[in-house]
Amino acid sequence: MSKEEKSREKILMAARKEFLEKGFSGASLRRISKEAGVTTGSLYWHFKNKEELFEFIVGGHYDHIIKLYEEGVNRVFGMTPEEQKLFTGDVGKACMLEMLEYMYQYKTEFKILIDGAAGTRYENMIQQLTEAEIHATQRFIRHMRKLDFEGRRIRPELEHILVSSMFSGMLELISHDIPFETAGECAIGLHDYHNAGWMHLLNIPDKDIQAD
Amino acid sequence: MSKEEKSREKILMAARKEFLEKGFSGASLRRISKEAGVTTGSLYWHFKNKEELFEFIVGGHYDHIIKLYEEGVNRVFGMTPEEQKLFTGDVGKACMLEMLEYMYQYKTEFKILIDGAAGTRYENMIQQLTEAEIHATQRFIRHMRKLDFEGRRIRPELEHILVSSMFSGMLELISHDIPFETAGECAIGLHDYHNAGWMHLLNIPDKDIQAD
Amino acid sequence: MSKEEKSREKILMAARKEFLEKGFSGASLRRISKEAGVTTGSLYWHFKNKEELFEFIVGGHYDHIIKLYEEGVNRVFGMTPEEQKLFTGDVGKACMLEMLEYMYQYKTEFKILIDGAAGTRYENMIQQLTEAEIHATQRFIRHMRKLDFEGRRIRPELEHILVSSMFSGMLELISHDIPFETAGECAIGLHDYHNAGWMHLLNIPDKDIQAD
Amino acid sequence: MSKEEKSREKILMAARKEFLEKGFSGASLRRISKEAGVTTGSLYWHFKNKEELFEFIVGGHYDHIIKLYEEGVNRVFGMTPEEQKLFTGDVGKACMLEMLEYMYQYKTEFKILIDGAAGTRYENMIQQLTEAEIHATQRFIRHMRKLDFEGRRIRPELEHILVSSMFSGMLELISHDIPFETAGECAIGLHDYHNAGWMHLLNIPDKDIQAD
DNA sequence: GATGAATGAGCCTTCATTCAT
DNA sequence: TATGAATGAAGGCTCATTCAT
Repeated sequence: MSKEEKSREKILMAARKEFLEKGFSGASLRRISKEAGVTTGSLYWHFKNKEELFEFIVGGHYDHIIKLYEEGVNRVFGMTPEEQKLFTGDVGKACMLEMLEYMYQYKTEFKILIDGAAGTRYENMIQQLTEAEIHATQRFIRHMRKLDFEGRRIRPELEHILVSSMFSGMLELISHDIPFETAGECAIGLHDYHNAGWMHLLNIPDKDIQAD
Repeated sequence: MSKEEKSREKILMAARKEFLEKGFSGASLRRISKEAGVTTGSLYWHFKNKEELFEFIVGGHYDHIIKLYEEGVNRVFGMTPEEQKLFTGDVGKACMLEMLEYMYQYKTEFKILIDGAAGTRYENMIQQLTEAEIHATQRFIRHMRKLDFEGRRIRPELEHILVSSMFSGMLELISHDIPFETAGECAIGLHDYHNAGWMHLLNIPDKDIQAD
Repeated sequence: MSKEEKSREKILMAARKEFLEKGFSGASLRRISKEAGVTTGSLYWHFKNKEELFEFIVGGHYDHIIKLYEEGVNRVFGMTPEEQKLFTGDVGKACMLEMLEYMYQYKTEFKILIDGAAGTRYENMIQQLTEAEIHATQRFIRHMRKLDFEGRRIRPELEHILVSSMFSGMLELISHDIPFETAGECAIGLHDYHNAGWMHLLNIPDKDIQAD
Repeated sequence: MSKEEKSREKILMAARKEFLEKGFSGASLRRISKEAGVTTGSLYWHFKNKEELFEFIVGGHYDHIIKLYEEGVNRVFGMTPEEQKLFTGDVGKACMLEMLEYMYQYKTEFKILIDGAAGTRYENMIQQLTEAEIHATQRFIRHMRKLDFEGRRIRPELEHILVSSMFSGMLELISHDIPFETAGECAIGLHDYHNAGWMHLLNIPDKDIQAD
């Protein structure tokens, strides 16, 4: 590793720690430099400013988690109606677990995204995921209607809070330091729970869709 | 209104606005003073410091919402088993709506509590409510077991995230500026949804407990 | 005691405490008012400003201690040469003890004068006493010379520091909270000690002047 | 001199002036910066805070003067009884003069220490020196007793004020701007004077120990 | 006689950022 | 590539003092 890369890495290490502890706006570039054993000038050579440093640390993971989710959605919609009927639940669970696994791999970064991103354009990860889910859910609902499960109409606002509350729950696993194995089980429980909620709200009998 | 009260009111108005926009730690007492048309010295006459100003604005409402919730819980546990069987759901809904109504009455304050309380002792309103709910839920679960609904065991971690995700959903109504009437309906939907989730997780047949 | 006098007294009580603890410049009129249970406005009605409050507390005692000293000096110079020969030492001791007694009677005030008067025109009590003593001492020296005790010449600067160091010692009794009885004995010791110092410096045999 | 060193030096110059005029707690970092032609930010680059700036200016000299004194004491106690009898006085004088010389070399700093250190941990230089001297004096007294000069017992409180009054006198030379040469002579006089005081108090005949 | 709200300058300190070297 | 000194605005907060009531 070149000397330059070493500096960069030390800065990133220190920055992760600082952002984790103080959040974006509470973080001090001076402290980060000091902790990294580097001058502020050096920090500014590697990163244009505080925001860019923050983005460098969490931006990619933010994008990736969104992508992971969207891939999951697409997997469902790439299936035949028959397959959907049978496997939607499983795919959803699988997708959730993939996301969870990824987040646990970059735990620090996601903790920062969850609790320390106020004041940045990443502060609404949950909303972003929620909006993506809304689209998918609406497609699913339309789909169910076609299959003659005439569920109740759901207010978009309600839909929004339900979905986002699901993601809230999921992210809480990380911000509360639940160990990964436990988290997996919890995620499955969370999924079932919300699934049941949906089925109830849409007036779809339990057994038809989700038998576990 | 006396001149003093006018000053105080102008400060509070400006402070609410500032805390709403920038959160506790991002708020500037200088900006608040200026916006209120008052000197910083005057601000410090009315409030001991930044924290006290913040607490004055949100503290009472924080306490009240916790109290409202606990009263709701007690109402349920004051009932006979028969009544509980029939009315738990209704009481829960009623309690939720009371809380919602109160929050809408002090919308700005609760928006501040939800999004701007980082760095204060109010930053964990959801956790506080969650922990209170956990107690109640556990009592309820024990109760159901006695009635021979041998539900599945639930991990405490899962329980925690489920409950807190419910409150998250509820608070989102406020932070997203959903109009009050819509919010009421959404809250009922949210309640049903989560109720269904619980019933499913505890393996209790839908109809037995919650028929709506 | 009228209501006005009561207020005044409470203010003075609180001010004494504050000046004692923080000195003149560190003292806060706000704190004094609060401690006195009075408004700042009231304080300013009774005393023109911080300085005047300070002066009211210590000014009279400052003047009195100077006066006490000067009276002691005059007592010596009112005596005949014969008497002076015999009683100068005794008078000096008596004067010192009178001063000490007075200071102990107004211990708080003198502690303030000793340690908390920086920034006021009382900050140089020691210098003031010293200058008064210098005059007297010089008269005494001139006198001794007339009586054929041809002592060494003493630099005025030396004289100054010797005298002021004596007063320093004396005041230390108060600022160190030595109990009054002990302080009296110490003061006598201090007097003898400095007397011996002078005799030595002026080359006057011990026995002639001071036999104890 | 580099540009940095120049800034630092200008800050120190201005700070010395400010501390001298207003003392530690009355000094303003803003004024120091302005006087130095530097921004407050720059001042904080060079010194962590007000206290550290103060310590940088006086701390080393404070330590040095204490050390000088202790070396003087040790020189005496390294001698044989015979030597002590003959040279204690000379060593004491020499030590005093060394201290004086050092203080005059850093006159500003010692003036600050003497009159402007209230509120810092240097505010009790005299007490520190006094306590060190007390130990030495007590050793000396024990020593004299062994040699059958059964002096009077002296109260510890008296001892304390006598010693500290001596140091007071010495420091006054500096705070009163006595020129160095004059100060040297005064210091010798001060030494003799206090020596005579001790001899008298301990009832030791003048000639035996100190013949000058 | 007393209230107490208001003033406005001042305090020490921290910040993200720049730039000559 | 990196240094590190410098910037200048802004932060929360305290102060002695005034004045309408």
